Amino acid sequence: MNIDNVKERFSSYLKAKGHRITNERLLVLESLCNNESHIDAENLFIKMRGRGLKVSRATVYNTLQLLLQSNLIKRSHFGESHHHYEPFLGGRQHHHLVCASCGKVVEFSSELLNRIQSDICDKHKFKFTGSAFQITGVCRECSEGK
Amino acid sequence: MNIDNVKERFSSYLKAKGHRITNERLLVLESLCNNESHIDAENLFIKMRGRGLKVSRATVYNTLQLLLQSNLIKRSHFGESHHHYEPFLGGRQHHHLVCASCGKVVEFSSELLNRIQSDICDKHKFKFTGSAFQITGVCRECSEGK
DNA sequence: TTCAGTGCAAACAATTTGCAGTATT
DNA sequence: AATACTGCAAATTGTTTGCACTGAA
Repeated sequence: MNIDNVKERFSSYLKAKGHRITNERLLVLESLCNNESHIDAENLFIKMRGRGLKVSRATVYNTLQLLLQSNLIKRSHFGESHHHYEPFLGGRQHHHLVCASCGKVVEFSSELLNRIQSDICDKHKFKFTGSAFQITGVCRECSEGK
Repeated sequence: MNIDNVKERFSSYLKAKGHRITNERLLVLESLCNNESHIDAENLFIKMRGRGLKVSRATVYNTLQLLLQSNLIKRSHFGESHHHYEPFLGGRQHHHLVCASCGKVVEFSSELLNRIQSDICDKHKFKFTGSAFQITGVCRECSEGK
């Protein structure tokens, strides 16, 4: 899954919804994809500015909304008060195991979990659109270090 | 699990941690337990005020923190920007299925899910402390109504 | 009697909004 | 050419903090 393909998908989404395809929007997507792992809106903004890109905070937030709606990115929420965003690249679902002590985030995925969530949706007659599973614990280093 | 028992547990926790047992703290816990389903801090505050209880927003927030630490309540985070709190009454774990369209929240639990989460923790050498699984979808009424 | 906890208002952080200017369609 | 999108700063929302006062230990 390369960046052009992703941009292409976002452009199609925008067009389909009657939104304009602007450079700023594609830049936000590109910057998010260039980022390894999760990032929050403010830091994405700072990072983009640092790379000399001329975008405003408002556009970053606006674009993240559109990206969420287009299902190209995922939003998570760890202990803090802000959100974290990450591209959904392979379309591969994953979830997070977060250390309550040092904040380290480990990604995991489970076929069985996927099955459970579709069962739950079926049972309650919901059409699945997404999920976020977050397990909190204390990692080995933190348990031992203390 | 009745309210006095829960208050008792909170009191023990406070004592154990060297915190004082104040009327305001017990009132916050009681009000949260009286509430059916989830509520956010602001509305809990308003509700308490409405019932003539003299507490401040600061105390509500402070107490919710203590309640979280004591594992007597659970904090969730749906689409909105604020948190929702709910008592952990039976100690029974449950998760949420949220309708992306109308916001309806259905609770569910799964023994298998519990097993998966402890496997994940074992595998990554984390000591489990809690989890939040949230599935988003569109409920039947919303899919059909549209 | 002490000092942790309280209420209040002010501060703060994350996000949204209003508006005048800019650029996609 | 029209108007959706942008940047900016101001507004809003959710939460935390500072401080003088109060009450649990």
